[in-house]
Amino acid sequence: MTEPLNALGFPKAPADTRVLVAMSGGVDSSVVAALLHAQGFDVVGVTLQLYDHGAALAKKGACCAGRDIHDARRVAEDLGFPHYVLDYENVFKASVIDEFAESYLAGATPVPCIRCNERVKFRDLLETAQDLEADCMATGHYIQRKVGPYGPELHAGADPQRDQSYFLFSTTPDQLSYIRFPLGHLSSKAETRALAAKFGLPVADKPDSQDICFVPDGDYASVIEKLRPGAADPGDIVDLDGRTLGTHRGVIHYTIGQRRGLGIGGLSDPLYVVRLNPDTRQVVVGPKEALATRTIPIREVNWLGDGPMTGQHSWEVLAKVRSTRPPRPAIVLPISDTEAEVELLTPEEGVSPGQACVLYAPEGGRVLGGGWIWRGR
RNA sequence: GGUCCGUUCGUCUAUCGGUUAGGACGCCAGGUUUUCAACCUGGAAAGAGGGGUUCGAUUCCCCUACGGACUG
Repeated sequence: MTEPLNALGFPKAPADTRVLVAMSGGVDSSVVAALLHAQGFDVVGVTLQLYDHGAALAKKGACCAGRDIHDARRVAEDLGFPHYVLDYENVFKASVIDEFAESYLAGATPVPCIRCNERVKFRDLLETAQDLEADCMATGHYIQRKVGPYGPELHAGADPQRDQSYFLFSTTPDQLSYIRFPLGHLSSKAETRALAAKFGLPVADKPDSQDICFVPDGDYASVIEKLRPGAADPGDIVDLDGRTLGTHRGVIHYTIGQRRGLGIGGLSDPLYVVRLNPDTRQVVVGPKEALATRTIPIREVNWLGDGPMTGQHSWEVLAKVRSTRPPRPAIVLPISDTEAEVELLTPEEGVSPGQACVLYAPEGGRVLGGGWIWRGR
């Protein structure tokens, strides 16, 4: 006779199940903590201090610094479970911020939030959770973990408007076996807010986070310049034929597909950034049509399908090239276990090296993994 | 030197006596968004200067300034 599984999937009483909740100080993770605590789990809250808390104190909509740490602590105090603040500033800088700067310098467009999930929350914090003898770790991400015949599967959040799977594609099977996403099945953010109100959380009406958490005022370029002096050297804006149309304030200010910030007027149609060349400091611009891309080389692939990616010659998938774009039908052609080519059935505009290409099953919203877009060989 | 043509938002332009002087690109703001962008909505923004004609001038006439073309 085996014990029935509890809400976190363990065959024992909730009180005997320790769960580390990664608390950012926002509504979502606070609700997760409150929910699990109410269900009787042995909740341990942890908040990471990721960057300078002085400068970020006043910033609203940030996570994991200053005000947010206090908010998380207060939730834990109100509800009555232990809460720890861990200083991860060095880890965060080494794992996220440095690469963020390097990526822009190389003419790419990084996604620091994915690296943070992948390297800080799901690697280092996860180890800490295991050190604390937690049975699992829970976060407030809008994404679903479903146990299938081959083990835990990753699925998009139930609410397509709130789905965060783009930012979590690199979650490995090992990590997935240990992590829980108690909010992923909720059909709307309103439900989360309602739960927060029901639990009387002080953060119930806190605005959602947005922008890069360690960048104040949305001015990421000045952060890079502070880290890498001289990073924003100006250069020429040229068209597809190499003609100079103007000058720009540094390649790091641009991403492929970008329209604004070029300052070139008097044309009948808008110009978009088509290519970035950090070596010559050129920003190459052209009409929207010039952005159309069908073949996307990806590397550092994390494959979450059943069996290895190389087990098939090709895979029919849906692919997302940016977090807010709708998924498009595509074929994945594996090159190795960590490299592949994604062939879109219809061209996508604004495919940029440094962004993630996240892959979904053709139906049902299962995340099959994804990779990092690069220039290719 | 002469003759002709041109001069409207930052830019490219529409408006051939009565318009809130329109659009595009650019710019700005808001929405959206745990990346950067895209996208959506909104906003600011113009008749070279001076005289006439007319009930009324961006519009017609004259002068000045500037630009362009042709020509001694």
